[in-house]
Amino acid sequence: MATPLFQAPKGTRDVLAPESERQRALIACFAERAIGAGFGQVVTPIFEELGVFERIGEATELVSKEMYAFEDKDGRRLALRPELTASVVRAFVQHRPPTPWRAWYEGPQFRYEKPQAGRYRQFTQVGAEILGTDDPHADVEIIALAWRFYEAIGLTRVSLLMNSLGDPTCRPAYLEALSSYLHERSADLTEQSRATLEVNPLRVLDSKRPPDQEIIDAAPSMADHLTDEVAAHFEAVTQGLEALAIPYRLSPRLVRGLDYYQRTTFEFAADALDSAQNAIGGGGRYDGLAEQLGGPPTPGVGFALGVERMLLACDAEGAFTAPDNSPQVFVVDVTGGAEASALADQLRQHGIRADRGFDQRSMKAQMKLADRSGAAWAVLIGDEELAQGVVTLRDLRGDQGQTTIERRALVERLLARPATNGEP
RNA sequence: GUGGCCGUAGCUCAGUUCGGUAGAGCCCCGCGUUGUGGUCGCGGUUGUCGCGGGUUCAAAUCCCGUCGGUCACCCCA
Repeated sequence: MATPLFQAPKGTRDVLAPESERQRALIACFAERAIGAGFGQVVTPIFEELGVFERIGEATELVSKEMYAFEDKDGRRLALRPELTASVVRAFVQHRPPTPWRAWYEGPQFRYEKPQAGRYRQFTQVGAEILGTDDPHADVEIIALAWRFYEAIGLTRVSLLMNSLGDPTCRPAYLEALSSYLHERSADLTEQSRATLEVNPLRVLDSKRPPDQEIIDAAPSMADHLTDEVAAHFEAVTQGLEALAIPYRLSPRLVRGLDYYQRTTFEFAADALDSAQNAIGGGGRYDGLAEQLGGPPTPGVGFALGVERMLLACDAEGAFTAPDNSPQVFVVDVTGGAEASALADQLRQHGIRADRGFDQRSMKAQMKLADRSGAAWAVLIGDEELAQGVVTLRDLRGDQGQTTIERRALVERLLARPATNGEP
């Protein structure tokens, strides 16, 4: 294919119907469930002051290397949001809604990454956050909302991985133990892991490079270093999941890339995707974030789910197909086109999805369009019908053939006989 | 960011090994019925062979660069 003059920038893509309808339906399904669980939508700007994201961790790659940062004409330092939790917490700090505050969101995010299947520079997430409580039941509610959503869209091959990362009272000691252990074995680590070790020892546990595995397997575990309080919290969360019969796997090496996470962290892996991009969602507790963004100390927990990746997983499982938005009626007008305008408008005003042909094409050509549109009915109008004030109503999918009816009875007739799109 | 693979009509792809100047199926358009789709038959349109440069009498085919996609690492949704 010859390269067009312009194309969507690298790592971005156009989504056309029906896939776009499918994406919209997925988000609508999430919205319905979030609202049903007491969450209200929060809509934040697509760009923020750069500092909002810098606070989420200099050691975080998405902050240090992947941000679309820029200056506006007044020299303000801004960035396209690389994730949404920081924006939501910033909004919380700015507006101080009563707690516990439950918010859900959806929208695009931007990271300057090397694109791959399921990895885009602009991608869409849906998510939810609860701020103002560190009750383990909040963690459970958050996880359950995500889990039940996967169920609702028909994804069955999803694994929930759980871990606790400790908190500021116990993590430093663990980090020290881990760091000294890794330093002892650093000669056997890959070069990349040695570099990571200096920036964030925790992240070394994430390495998938084979030479590192043996060392990582024998590394000290966070689970053994949790304070009683943090361990009890985690225990309460897992018990809560069990009470709801939500299956999970403990994953002591689950680290996650955002530095603000502490205590509960979790990730959802789509087992139907065999690529490395199988994480279709993740989240955790970020009790220190509100304070870092200049607000009062406020615990928080939330998750974000990748819309594009969920849809890839749905493809792999044959789940959540695009909704059928075909017109119910296609108007075929061989008198010039004005009657099609009038009839389609009338049908649409009554909530009937209607399409029509253009360019005064032959009846044969318009019938072909009618068929391809997926419409259940064709409404035909020619010179004879026009003269007599009638239309011909033709059943395109069933065996009702065609009849001539009074033009003024058309709407009533169609409303009385719902379309049977796609049905034989 | 590092490394591998791929890039031919709107779509899926053949042709690239051993250079000779572009093909199939689908889609689309028309006709078979000057008022009727889906099946069938007949006919037809469509390509700077991703882009740029080089080698050659000659390049889709070989070489270099570049852009885009993809896979692994990385990162993560």
